[in-house]
Amino acid sequence: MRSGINTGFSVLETLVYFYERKLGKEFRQQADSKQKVTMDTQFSFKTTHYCSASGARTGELTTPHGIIQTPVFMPVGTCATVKSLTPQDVEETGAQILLSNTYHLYMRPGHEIVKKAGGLHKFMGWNKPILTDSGGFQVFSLSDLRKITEDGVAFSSHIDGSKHMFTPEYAIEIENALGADIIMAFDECSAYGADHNYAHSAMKRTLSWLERCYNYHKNEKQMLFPIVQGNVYKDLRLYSLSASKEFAKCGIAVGGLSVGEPKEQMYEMLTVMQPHYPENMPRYLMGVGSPDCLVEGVKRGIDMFDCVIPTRIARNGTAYTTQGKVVVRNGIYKEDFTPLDPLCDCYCCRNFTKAYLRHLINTDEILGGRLLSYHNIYYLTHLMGRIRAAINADRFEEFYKSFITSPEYKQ
RNA sequence: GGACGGGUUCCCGAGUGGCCAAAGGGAGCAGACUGUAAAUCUGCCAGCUCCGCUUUCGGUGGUUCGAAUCCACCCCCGUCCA
Repeated sequence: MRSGINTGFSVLETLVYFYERKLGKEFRQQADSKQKVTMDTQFSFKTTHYCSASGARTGELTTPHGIIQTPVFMPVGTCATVKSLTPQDVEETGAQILLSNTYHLYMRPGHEIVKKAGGLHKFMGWNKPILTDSGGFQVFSLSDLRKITEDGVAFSSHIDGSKHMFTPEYAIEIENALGADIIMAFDECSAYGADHNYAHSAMKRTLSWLERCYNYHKNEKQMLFPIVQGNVYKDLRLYSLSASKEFAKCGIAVGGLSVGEPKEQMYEMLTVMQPHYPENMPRYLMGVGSPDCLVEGVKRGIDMFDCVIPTRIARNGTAYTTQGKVVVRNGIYKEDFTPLDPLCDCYCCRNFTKAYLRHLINTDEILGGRLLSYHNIYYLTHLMGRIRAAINADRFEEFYKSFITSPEYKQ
């Protein structure tokens, strides 16, 4: 089924070599000449099991705030909170690590305040690992409010319109102040639809910013992940990956996907990159979190995912379940006194009915979005648990085949 | 009993001769949401044989080429006065 793509590999690999020699060389040389950040003993990654038939694998990522079993799904707490949930709730759902955001916390309350509070973990009362995004995604999502230059990005605050300059150095400074276990390099996430020419320049800019992030980052208690860009162009992806690897000491991320392109195109990019990731570190696919994409990502060698989707669709009245998507807002659940998901044993499913959840959502009661958020995160973290179990038991291929034909896949 | 004010499509509420199947809310029904400017946004919301037609603006009758809008009577509702 992937024969077309596989046939293309040799051609693409040729392209990679070409790029590495003609274009990527400078990055490799620069990287090699820098003093390598020694990975603190608090960090390590080891793969525990490989699927023999695909890229799927399980592993353990050790951080200063605990060990993470991979593949892992990370709930998003942009403003130092997973919207509507307490850290205790989030922990109960099985989440092992949270994502938070540099741009938002810089804007409010300000990274200095978080630093004074003793760092993000203390500030928000979450003792497990945290990853901060760099603000690179806001280059994409707030595209009407920013201006990109080679030096960095000038944002007009989405809150009050005030001007703020984000350079790679400043992004790292903020991330250092926040103190997450994993920090992301400042990148430019180019929009789906960008032409090859623009995608190429955005990708090159991201690499140049990566080097600046790498050089500026001095805190050995935080892992810096480079972000591979290149939009939906195979040659750019391979070039970006190849060049980014040189700066990847603890992990590497794939960004700029799931930004509007067809899923097949995203899968194609992942398939193309799959043979070229560093083996000894986690690969993080940014912004991906629908059940189908998680499974497809794991199959293509991804170890970490994050996404706002479980919490956002929850607040908008939708749940992921083992039976498929349930839009509890819909009228058919008016008198449905059964749980959201009969196979789920989360607090929400053990105690409440669809009719009640529908009532909460339809009356705009905050508990509705809260219970659905709790359930959706629980569902995804447990989906990852099922995936890990399947890999460890050498059953991932069977799991995959069964999953893609189940109602869970397309929801 | 008298004086005003009012009865509009599920609800509230605009509309005071043609541009009105009738603004705008709400409710209802559905869809979207992937490193969160999102408890947000979008669509539908009289009926049909749906580029057109039919039935709607308390009721009945009338004026007019044409009425939710004007007139007459009637029925309700509100406020105030007796």
